[in-house]
Amino acid sequence: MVEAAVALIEEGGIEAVSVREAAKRVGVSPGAPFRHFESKTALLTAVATEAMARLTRHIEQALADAADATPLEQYRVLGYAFLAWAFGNPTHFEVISTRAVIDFEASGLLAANNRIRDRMLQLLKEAVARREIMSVSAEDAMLATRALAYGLARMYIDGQMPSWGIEPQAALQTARRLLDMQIDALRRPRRGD
Amino acid sequence: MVEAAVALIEEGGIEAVSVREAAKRVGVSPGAPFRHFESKTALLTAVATEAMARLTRHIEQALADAADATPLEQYRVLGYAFLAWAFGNPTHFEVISTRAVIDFEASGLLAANNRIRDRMLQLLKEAVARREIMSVSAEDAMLATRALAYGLARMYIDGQMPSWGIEPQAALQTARRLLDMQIDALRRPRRGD
DNA sequence: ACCTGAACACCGTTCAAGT
DNA sequence: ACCTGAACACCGTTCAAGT
Repeated sequence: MVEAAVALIEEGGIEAVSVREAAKRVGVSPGAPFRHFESKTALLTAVATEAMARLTRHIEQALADAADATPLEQYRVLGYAFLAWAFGNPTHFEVISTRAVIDFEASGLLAANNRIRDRMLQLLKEAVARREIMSVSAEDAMLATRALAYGLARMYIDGQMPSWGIEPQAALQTARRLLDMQIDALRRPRRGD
Repeated sequence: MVEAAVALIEEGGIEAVSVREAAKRVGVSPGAPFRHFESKTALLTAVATEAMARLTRHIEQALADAADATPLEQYRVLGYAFLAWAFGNPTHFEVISTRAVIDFEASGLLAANNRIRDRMLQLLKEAVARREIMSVSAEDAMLATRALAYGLARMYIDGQMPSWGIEPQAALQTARRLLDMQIDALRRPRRGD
């Protein structure tokens, strides 16, 4: 059922998912899925949980590969990993980020989100402690990075890049460059310093 | 019909809109709206066109009030105006930004979007010419601002702020602060300069 | 324990027929 | 010119009945 749902999203976006159609593809009657998923929302939440697990694994793998790098470089790696995963898996990213159709509080989605968030904060605090970056509010810097990366990823999956002058095939590269600009700015003295 | 659609979105988000329910509220039969709107998408596109007109007016008013400010300050004003409008009119913002349910290429939506984009580019180029900011790619700076502001606005309307540690009532203030950080970074020397 | 298949209350959309 | 109201092909969800 989860696979069938993913296939339907791939074909026509998230609102093209119908429990009935997914059931038909699995070869089962319209009512059968409701023995396994309480509702359509629960089905999409299961898809989201799977997607979030993949995103988390992708990020953790990238961080493990960069274990020797400085905190700020690891922060950058985390951002890159997020962007690469979102741009490379638009279907799964769409489900995670469209909270109107899933139950984000449930199924460890919030917990996984918080783990990423804590990791970002921790890396930023280490970077400050090592004087790798200027003394900034780690919360603000993290939120700025998250908002930038999330904004870019959503613009990409919503097909907004062209109307802002970016060819889709150049989008990931551009996104990385903008993230770099933001992260590099953390290292430069602020007005008045 | 447009008003009824807005009311339905206000009550239950964009996917709670049904042409039949809107027709019922207007006191008309289920098929009647289809004489005036080709499809549900066309109806929501009409809502989006109205919303985009309001956003454009809001931004142009803010810029007119700041006509004496420097280009960079006007750029900031434009960003503030976008954030204030998006946070203050979540229903209308949702329609503009959910491109899966509207026809963005039609009805001047793209044109209005391009006008805002051109205005941002122009202000940035003036700011560079006046040496108000470092010499950067105006395209990159614009896209970074757009992605940050859009990301923040979507996080807000999707209810994601709490899971990133921001109380909703502090969200606009935080968003403005992060936009300030980004814009101020344009004034500081880059690595290697 | 799991599925079927009918049923209910909804959809978007079309279209003859009415005024 | 505009609306009605029935119709069609869909939905999500429930539930008795079957295996």
